[in-house]
Amino acid sequence: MTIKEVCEKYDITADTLRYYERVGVIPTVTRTAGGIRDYQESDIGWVENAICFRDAGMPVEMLIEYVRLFQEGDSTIDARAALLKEARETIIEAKKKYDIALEKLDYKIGRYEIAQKTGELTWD
Amino acid sequence: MTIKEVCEKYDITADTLRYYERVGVIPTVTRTAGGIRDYQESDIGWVENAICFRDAGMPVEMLIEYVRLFQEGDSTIDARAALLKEARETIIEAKKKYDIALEKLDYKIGRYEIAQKTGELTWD
DNA sequence: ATACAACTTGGAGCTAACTCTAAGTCAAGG
DNA sequence: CCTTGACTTAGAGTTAGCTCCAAGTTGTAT
Repeated sequence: MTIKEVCEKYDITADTLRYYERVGVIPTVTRTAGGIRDYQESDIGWVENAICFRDAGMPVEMLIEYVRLFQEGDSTIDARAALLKEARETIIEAKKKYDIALEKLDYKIGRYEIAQKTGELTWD
Repeated sequence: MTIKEVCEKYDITADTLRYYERVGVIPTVTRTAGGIRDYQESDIGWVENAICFRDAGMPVEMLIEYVRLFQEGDSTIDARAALLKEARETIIEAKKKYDIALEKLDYKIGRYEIAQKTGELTWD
């Protein structure tokens, strides 16, 4: 799979894909004889995970650390498991904050809907 | 309430509070005769909302726009309601991404726990 | 064989959101 | 009154995460 196809599949720019590889968010991608990226299933898997975790707000630095540990081999299994658990806690905390904001928003939106119906605004 | 007290209450730096005010994330804060910030209930309310929505990933630019509309008066009620609804959608979408990442994490963590028990690693 | 688009690398540039610095002002304790 | 520490502003600097650019290479279609 070419870089272009991966871009289109995941709606991400080629620059970002190359950046992820360069800094180590994903391991080095397979190349053709000519040196052109030719994404294999496993490369795609890393890309998918990277995008998924970045979308959940995980810092690039954490993904780099995970890849680094992964490449170090089986001796880092505990460290990787710990990293993943930490990431889970972070995401759960972030989600709580999103829920609080949603509550606040729903309350405000409700107030605005009353204001729009009555033409009166009596707060905030 | 002094800037220091607000910092401590919300675990945020004074620099950030001043920055929020400067760029318009919150309206201008009440001052003492000497020109020192003296946060009133309403100022605190704005601070609380700003922190809450920033924590939910809303861009500073959007908060500035809301404050701008608010200060323009009742003629902007529809625009403000629309802004809040857009924010709600954005947050709901973001939360979905967080859930997908959580699922992936839980799956991976499960696999690591098996690996840690058996001492074997057969994937990834 | 020759265009010509799409790829490559290394490195510079950009944006959002702070964060820090300098030079000065205010206010509480002695 | 004087010191000392927290406050003020304007503006410069920093960090994360891309995003763009230049100069050169590869691969496909005539």
